[in-house]
Amino acid sequence: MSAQTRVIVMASQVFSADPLDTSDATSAPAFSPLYQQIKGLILQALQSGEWKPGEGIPSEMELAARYRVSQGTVRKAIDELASHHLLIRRQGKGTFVATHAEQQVQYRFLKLMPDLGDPKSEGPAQRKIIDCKRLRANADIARALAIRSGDAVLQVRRVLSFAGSPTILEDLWLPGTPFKGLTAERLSEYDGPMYALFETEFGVRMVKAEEKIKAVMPDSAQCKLLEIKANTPLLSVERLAYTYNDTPMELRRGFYVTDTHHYHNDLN
Amino acid sequence: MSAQTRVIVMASQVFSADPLDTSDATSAPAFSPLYQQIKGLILQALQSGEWKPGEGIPSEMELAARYRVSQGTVRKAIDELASHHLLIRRQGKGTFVATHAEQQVQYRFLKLMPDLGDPKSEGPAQRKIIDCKRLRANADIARALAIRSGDAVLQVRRVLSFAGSPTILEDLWLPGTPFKGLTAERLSEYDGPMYALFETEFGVRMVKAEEKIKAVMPDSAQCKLLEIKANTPLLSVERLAYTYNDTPMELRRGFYVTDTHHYHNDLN
DNA sequence: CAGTGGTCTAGACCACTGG
DNA sequence: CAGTGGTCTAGACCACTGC
Repeated sequence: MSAQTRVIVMASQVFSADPLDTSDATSAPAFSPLYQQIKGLILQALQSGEWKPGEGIPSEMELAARYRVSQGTVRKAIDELASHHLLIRRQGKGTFVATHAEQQVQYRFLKLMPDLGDPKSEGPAQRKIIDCKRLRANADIARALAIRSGDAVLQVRRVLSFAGSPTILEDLWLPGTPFKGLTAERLSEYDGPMYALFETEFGVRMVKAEEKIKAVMPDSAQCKLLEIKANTPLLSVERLAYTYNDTPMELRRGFYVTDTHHYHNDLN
Repeated sequence: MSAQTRVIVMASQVFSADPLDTSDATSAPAFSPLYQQIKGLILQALQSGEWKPGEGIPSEMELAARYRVSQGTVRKAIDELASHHLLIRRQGKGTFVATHAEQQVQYRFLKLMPDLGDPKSEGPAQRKIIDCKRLRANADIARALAIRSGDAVLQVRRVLSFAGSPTILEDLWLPGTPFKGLTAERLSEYDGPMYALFETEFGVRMVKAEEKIKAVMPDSAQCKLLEIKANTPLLSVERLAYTYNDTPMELRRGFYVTDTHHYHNDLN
């Protein structure tokens, strides 16, 4: 009975046809465990918006029934998604789609901390939109965002202040199509993390990012906006943020004043 | 039968008495799952040197027998240790104690990458020991290393070069007792990652670290050693590295030249 | 081929949440 | 109290490694 069930289950693998098959054109059989396929199916549902950020997804038992696998297999799939912060498990309550509209998750992408005291004592950052305009992507931006040179992009410039001191100046570029309708007013009105706004207004959820950090000298415009002297070095932080499916959705270039703050990183 | 076994197993929890109980003086019952306790016992064995870096540990079945639990419980304990890079699983071969003497693990702690091309094309860094001396810990160093002010510490200064260009200048401080016998000669003779030498010569394995990053201007000594102009900003990287049990074992302050390199960070 | 880790299942029970 | 995720077990079978 056990063996028979196994065969049926293995055969049923075919129905899902490797939704996240990243294999290049090798001739390898590319064996994919069942839980990876379930993970792919859950990922599809997330992308399609079947379950929205902050909402709960069906219980493990329900998903097990839907996909015709055991609870343990669903559990392993969810475990991996939760470890990548795509889902959040809450014992006794259920499993929820992760969202940037939560205090705890703030400092996963903003890694600048005050040298003294904890981030919370400092209070939330004051955000000030300097500019928001539509333009055509140059070669660098197009390459980063995986679009074509000349395609429409939005450019936003803003300043973040902590305890009244301008600390971060950043420019960011967004592909025009998914963010159609984004304006300076819309951004200024919203009081909260920008990535939370992207979720609710545009259905774009950032799930991971890469940062490249350098030390640079400021130009005169940066000095003015950050209210610093010309000999104050800055941290240059270039970020490429991705949504589901490793699709780049934002290029961001930040300049951090680090006389009373530092970029914090855990090496695990 | 199943229920009876369960009771015995739950009772047997008592024997391990929470080896990694980090609870503060709350009166909470502090329930600890079996696999966490097994994890603690494996951790103890690693600390005690029962299994050394690079060596294999007993198979899951053997460990299950030793600790009187099921294979699944041992598996979950090992999974967590492997996810923290304390162990490495190799299908068909066994589970091994992680070590810094492996190429793949190099860039877990050294996150400076060339702007163009991959790190491998650049070849290994040239390491040059500038100084290695014994001195007494000042208040800052003592606090970081969790030792007493005035205790003996070793201070090492070195320069790392990539493709012939001096790129990293770093000072590091080590507690005197665990590193008794470390000399400039010993360091210079060794060709490989410093953390690998610490493992083989002193039995100290670094398992995690925190870094605080700022942009700073160089002083004249730094300019000379790094062969840069006085107006070249540097990345200041302060690292506190820990061995098992969250014991700090190294304080390091690095200065990175970032004109052709950048500090790379993945936000997941 | 035997031995290892990896996957999958089925079922029991525990801990936590909310009505 | 019912429903959820969390733990633990026992056993089967698969995939990989090396002799």
